[in-house]
Amino acid sequence: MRIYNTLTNRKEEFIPLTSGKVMMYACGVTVYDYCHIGHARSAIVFDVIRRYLKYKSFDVKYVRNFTDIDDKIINKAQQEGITWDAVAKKYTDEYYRDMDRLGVGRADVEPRATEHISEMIAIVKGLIDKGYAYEVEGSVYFAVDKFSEYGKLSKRDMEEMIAGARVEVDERKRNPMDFALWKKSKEGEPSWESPWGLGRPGWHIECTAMSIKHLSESFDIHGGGADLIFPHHENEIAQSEAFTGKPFARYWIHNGFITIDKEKMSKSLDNFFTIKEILDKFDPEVIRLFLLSTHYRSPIEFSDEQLRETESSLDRFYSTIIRMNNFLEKDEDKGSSLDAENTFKERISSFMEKFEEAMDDDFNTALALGHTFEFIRDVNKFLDSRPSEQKAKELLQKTKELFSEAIDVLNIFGRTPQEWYLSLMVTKKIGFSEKDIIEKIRERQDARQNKDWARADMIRKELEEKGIILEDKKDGTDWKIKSG
RNA sequence: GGCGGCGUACCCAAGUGGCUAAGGGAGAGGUCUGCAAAACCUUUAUGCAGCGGUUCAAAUCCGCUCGCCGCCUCCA
Repeated sequence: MRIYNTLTNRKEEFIPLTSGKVMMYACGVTVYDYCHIGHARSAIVFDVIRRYLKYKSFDVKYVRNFTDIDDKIINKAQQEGITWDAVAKKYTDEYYRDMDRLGVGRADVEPRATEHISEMIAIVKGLIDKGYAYEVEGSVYFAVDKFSEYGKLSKRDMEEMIAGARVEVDERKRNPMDFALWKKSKEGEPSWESPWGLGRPGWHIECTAMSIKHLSESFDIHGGGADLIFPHHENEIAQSEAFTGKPFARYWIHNGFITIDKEKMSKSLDNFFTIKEILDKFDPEVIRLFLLSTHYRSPIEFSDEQLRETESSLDRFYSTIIRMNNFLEKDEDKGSSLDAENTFKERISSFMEKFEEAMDDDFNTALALGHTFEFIRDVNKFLDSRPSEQKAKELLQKTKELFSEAIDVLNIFGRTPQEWYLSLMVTKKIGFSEKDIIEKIRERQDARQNKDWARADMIRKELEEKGIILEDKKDGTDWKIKSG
């Protein structure tokens, strides 16, 4: 298995510290507002990485944090007139609501910054003792020039950074690039006791404290959005390695951004969409498939049109599942098709091989999905060949097993077609209930029996205008929701 | 200014030295169907931003040019 490592800027063979075990940490969110689709991407990417590592039989320990104390949270509390911890609670709940719907699993440990104040203080103290940090008026800063490898992750040179720095220079810092480990709190702000007086932790120190506590001083994978490379992850490395004297994370994985009109989605540009807004219009599985249809490091241009296309392709999957189920449940015509059977057998045996090969190459979900859809066509082709019953049912059963393996990894394609269409009924705000549709189908069936084609077509058209598609089969009429 | 990335068909997108350049969406034609839909088949890049170069061989490596974007400030 190969993983692209931001630290070395190339794909590397993945070898965990302890054979068979993987310790991974991903930066979660600061809980001060609703999550947007960019947060969804990051969460889904690492969810899939975690699932795939498990699929590969690694014993995975996955840690993802919540930043629950920070300037933005304090500001939000003032705006909303509630306490800072009420803000954190509210948006943590919202985070779970969104992520649950998107099929993002819980991490094994989900630590919060405020639950690790004492660990952070201990590290800050240690850094002062070792000469890497200094106190000024109740705040503590990390001295970047004491850490000779500073800049190794973001490939930055200290002098250049200072020259190009747009950051306001804080006179109390010895070096403009120094960053806060501990911040003295102002009157009325949340604060904790520390050797330097009342204050609160700087942003970066929490990840150092929590990854060391819940994983180890050295661990395998650390990830997050590409915008965390600098300064967040660079600072984490500096303070962690200075503190422990050991290498921090070995593989750094960063996901690309979501763009709108080619520009990075961001709060300041006000060009972001919350997960909630999108879920109002699209099925969560569509969003997940859409985000995994592009390699995790590439940017993704977000648009409704793209989501509609994804919806159509997901519908292709479920339409095929319906065909398979129909075949498995009913007695279809038999035919002789040894060639088709043998060809399909070959496809079955090579599918997971290709799928794994794609995922092994830096988690190439886009390619893995390509193979999946190729396989879907093979399934349809096989069904078109009117295969002989008993053998075919065995093969289709095997196919379903393969799909469920892919499902375990991507957490897509896992529902029944019925669930899929019922969900589409809701997101597309179809005015008809399933019962209404079945009633209409029955009406139309009568008309068809009487060869009253005009009436049958009229009913079909009426439903189509509502977004409901009818498909006449030999032994009945199926309905589905129009996708795209 | 420094560092980095990207440019593949009508749209999205995989492919980073060697089989006919995956896959999805959309369009066109066909098979099937009472008619449809779905499915399948055929079709839409002799070419991968442009120009040079390296090589027996390049979308893939190198150079230049053009265009777009990101990071350097909180940010997934």
